[in-house]
Amino acid sequence: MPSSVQSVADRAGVSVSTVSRALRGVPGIAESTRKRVQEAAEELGYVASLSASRLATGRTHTVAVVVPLLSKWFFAEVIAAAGRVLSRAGYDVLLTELSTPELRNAFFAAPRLQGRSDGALVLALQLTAEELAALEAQGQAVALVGSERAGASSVCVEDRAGGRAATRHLINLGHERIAFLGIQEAPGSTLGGVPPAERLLGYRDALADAGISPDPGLEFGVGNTVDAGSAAMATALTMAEPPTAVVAASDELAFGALATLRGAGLQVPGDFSVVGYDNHELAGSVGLTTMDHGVAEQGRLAAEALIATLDGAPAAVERLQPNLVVRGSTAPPRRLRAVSP
Amino acid sequence: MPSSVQSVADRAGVSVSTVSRALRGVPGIAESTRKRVQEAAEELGYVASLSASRLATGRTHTVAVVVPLLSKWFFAEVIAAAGRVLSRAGYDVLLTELSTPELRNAFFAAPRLQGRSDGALVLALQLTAEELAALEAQGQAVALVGSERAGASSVCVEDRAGGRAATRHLINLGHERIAFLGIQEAPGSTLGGVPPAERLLGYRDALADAGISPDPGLEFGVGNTVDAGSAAMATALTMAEPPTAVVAASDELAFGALATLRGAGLQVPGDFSVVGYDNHELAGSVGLTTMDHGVAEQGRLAAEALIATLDGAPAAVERLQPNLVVRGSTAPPRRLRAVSP
DNA sequence: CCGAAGATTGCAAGCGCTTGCGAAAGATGA
DNA sequence: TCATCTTTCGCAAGCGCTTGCAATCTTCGG
Repeated sequence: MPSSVQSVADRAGVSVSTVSRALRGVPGIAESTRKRVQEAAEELGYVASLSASRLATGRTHTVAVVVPLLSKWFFAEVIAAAGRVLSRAGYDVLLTELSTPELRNAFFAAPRLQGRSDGALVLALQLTAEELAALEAQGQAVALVGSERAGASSVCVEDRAGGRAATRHLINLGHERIAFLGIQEAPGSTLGGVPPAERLLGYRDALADAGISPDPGLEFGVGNTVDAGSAAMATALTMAEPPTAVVAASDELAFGALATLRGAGLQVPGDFSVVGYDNHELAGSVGLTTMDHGVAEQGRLAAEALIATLDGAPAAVERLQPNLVVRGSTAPPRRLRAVSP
Repeated sequence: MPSSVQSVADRAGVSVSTVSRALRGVPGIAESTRKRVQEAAEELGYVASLSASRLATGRTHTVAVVVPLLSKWFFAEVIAAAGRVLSRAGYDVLLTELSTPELRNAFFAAPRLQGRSDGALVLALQLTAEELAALEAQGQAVALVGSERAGASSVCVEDRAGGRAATRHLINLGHERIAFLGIQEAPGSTLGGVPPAERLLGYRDALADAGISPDPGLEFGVGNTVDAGSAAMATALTMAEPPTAVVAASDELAFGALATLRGAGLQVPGDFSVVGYDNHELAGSVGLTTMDHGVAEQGRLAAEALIATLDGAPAAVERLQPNLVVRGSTAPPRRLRAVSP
């Protein structure tokens, strides 16, 4: 059993309160005393009891990270980045995965964070007002990633501009029939682990800018998985007048699309162009042109924002600009290059 | 500020000790009393203070998950699976990423888990005896994934058999010049977030079984990244007598290899076969033949083992058998199919 | 040399919950 | 009806640390 303040106090010949103050660097303790206490503590291998100091102070120095789906690269990356800044700042990271609507509801129905953490970093979940209120009622400072709520700090991406840029890239290359692979929650899912339709809106913006009339048949809304992307792409290929390019709302969807295209014997980018969204770890290796939106940076910034909030700063929102990363999956449509046979 | 036991006690007209016992279901409380207390608690929205009960009991009901690199799919998947069983069992999950040797050393040098968690789930890190002892000295029950240590529970994979199976698959298809892309830590890295060379040994076993003399030039040891796999594959293609197939020690390496092959204009599996190891989330979409070793199951089993240990069960080790998943990246070498031109 | 301001340290009252032990009350058996 | 068990509860002593406030000791200006 670990030694207590008392034992250190005895050894250093001071009172427990002095030990407490000395070890925490509270001013008002003579430097000589402090040193003596520290030595005594060291010799005893003393480590202050967390539970005890938490009870006494009411602060846990812990931050809960709430995420819809841990195994998605995006979330893991954000958490990793956030975790680094949090732990450097002395906060523990409590992980909570809300992978089903049931878990989500249960989580918000009970004060599950009360006394467990000082703040919550909420990824992607589009919190309802009640959910946000529930967190605050539990005394949590909260910072959001990928959504925006009055009163809470957040970092989010200009997804509409991103969708627009991705689409414009294809338009600039000469494409006119451009499909959109969007992310759509399964109906009934309260997960909401998905950025809203901003990217789709950006896609429409770009078409409008270019005077291309939108074709609802080219807009696909599917689950955010490789397979779904694959299937949607297959459907697109069966159209009477198929697209020559696609912008996917995530790299995973794009991976699926690429797989289908390859399977169909189509060359990318020769016969078909695709641009993704995320700049996924593996996007480079498959040569996917994609929108980079600083995934790790989102985590870092959000963690910093949360820490600032915990230190009493007012809520602030940070907006990131996504950037196009051109790789090998986009090129002018074949039609144009075939002009001079 | 949340209400305390005292307020519930007052409201229910009983003593605090009765409230405590009633709410926790401790036997020795009349059912009627218990009900009354529960109602009072409910009406007050009472939630027991975690810190207080932790201080009083000494148990934290928290498990630390220690992982080398969160953003790797493998680890995220294991954590997700483990996290589900842990939280269902009432444990909180504390996340600790040890992504650099410095962080690792610092982590084990100080009793960083003391009072923070009841147990630790350690992924991939090949703990030294001292490190394991350090954890136990902090009162942690420990369970390992991907390594084995006397005295600790663990779940690991029969990697040697896996490497052998993967290689044999290629041999059975008729390949004879088979390269191996192995994972090798950067020198000086104490990370150890890598399974030992078991897979390589299995590869050699298979060659020996088939009477194929091993060529050290075909064994590559690189970092576990897509790019490294890509580079190693490129090197392999420059050999005087290049291989016709490769078994990669991870799917990420395999992805890299595939990228290089595609870039070189080689058909997979027509001109070259590749088998990976992991059954990565994206392996299916690129049609990669690979060894599945139940990643999520490893997490689940490890979590269960840890919980069992916390409940007083003796340490146990679970061994998983990897299975070959045949997809489209393997086929007989061209030489054989070109027999009848 | 003296009183006061300033620097250090100790006292003791929490923080909110758990638990061993004894008391009170109801049940049982002769 | 009385002694003996049981069943239910309350008392009070922690768990180990923090912190407001008072006590003690120095240091200084006059």
